[in-house]
Amino acid sequence: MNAKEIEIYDKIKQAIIQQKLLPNMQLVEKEIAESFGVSRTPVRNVLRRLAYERLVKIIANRGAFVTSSSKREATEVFEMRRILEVEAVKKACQLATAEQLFELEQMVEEEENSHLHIDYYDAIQMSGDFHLKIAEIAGNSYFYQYLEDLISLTHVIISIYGKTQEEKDACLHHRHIFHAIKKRDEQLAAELALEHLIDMEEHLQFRDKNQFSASLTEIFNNN
Amino acid sequence: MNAKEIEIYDKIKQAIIQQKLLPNMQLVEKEIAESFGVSRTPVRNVLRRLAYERLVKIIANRGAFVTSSSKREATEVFEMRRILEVEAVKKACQLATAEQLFELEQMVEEEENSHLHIDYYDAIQMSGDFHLKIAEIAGNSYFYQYLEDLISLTHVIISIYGKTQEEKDACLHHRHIFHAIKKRDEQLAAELALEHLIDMEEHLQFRDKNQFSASLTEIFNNN
DNA sequence: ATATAAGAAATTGTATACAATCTCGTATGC
DNA sequence: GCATACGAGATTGTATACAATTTCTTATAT
Repeated sequence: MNAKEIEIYDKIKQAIIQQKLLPNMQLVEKEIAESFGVSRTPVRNVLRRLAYERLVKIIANRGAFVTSSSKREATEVFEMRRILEVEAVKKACQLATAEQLFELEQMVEEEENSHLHIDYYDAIQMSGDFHLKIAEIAGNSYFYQYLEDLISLTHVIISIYGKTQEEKDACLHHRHIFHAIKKRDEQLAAELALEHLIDMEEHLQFRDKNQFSASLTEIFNNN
Repeated sequence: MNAKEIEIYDKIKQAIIQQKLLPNMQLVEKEIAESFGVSRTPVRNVLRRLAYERLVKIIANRGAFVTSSSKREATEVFEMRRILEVEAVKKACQLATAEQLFELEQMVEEEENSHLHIDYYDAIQMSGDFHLKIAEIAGNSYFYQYLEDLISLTHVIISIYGKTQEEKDACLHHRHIFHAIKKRDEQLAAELALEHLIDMEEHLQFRDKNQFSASLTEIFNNN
């Protein structure tokens, strides 16, 4: 992807993560193209890429739609994150340089300091960046590539199934994980990372279909 | 991707895996388009997808080239395969249905029976399919998506850095792994899968750059 | 009034023309 | 002879025109 496409890609991705583009919403090529002042060609390229990352779903001859993860898909995302992040944090314990540890600590501190006076979306962005930094330190580019996509999807999942834990708790977890990495304690770091992810997933509120149908009839019979 | 693009995708991918398209070879859009009787548009889409899977490398304004994995990249691929396949085989132990076990055993038997009287590329195809079947049984679509790409890359890596173990050995490993899955022995299956992958990697012969340079001067000064 | 069919509008899919970029050979100056 | 500059050729990148498909509206028959 060239500079132009990367800009379009970033903007759409951010809009999805920040819920400016909601799940199931159609992304019409012509509209996007006009808003960026380009032809449909680069827009189509970007949408295809986003589809490969599962942030949008392309239906042949119908168009591209913002992804709407099912409970099952959300569960798959978290399972894969647990597998990858547990291994990534272990490798990070082995490989982190002094400079990388410094940068990681800075990210935790930034998260802690900007607790209250910051936008909600900036907060989840920073939280995701912490996880990605560990993937980067782990030194295998697949950790980064895969987790970048999985973390983006996590943001969408959170937007659908309710916010996860308090920001405070997440920061605290990150702080603990950082300490474990700094101490090169693989076992502890892995356990903390795993608990952190389990905690995130447990805070989701899946409304099952029956419940949803029930509330639908409620809506129509109510007034 | 629609039917037309999938056909082009499969053909190019297979050609790379079967070394009909060699590493660093340029894939000129116009040539491919003409050979398939289509315009450059669908070809470009396919090349982009292959680039995302790292089977080809796209250089801006230069074109698409068949990937030529470095030693480092090969190491990353095998590391990620170990991580994913160990987990996948554990989940397969938990989830495999009777039908899936039957299908898996059939694949092993087919491998064993077709030992001698079969094309080399069919053999590695079958070997890859065994690994992918376990990913499928593991029931998380990311196992399949990720391993499909990693296994394709493994084929390219093997073509660059020499064949791995004897087919016989690979079949035997697969047979043992199948037995462990059938017995629902997660620990054993995981160990066998790990050993199998380590064995594959150890059979690669990395020629380091110095050695390569040396042989270059050798070539030019030899006769 | 409802169901069905036809057609108009909107959207995606494909081919093609043109623009931008890179490569490589050739000429020119020193 | 060597380096540099220029230009032709080849290739990718982008916009646009047209084709195919789907969706929505509207007309018509029952």
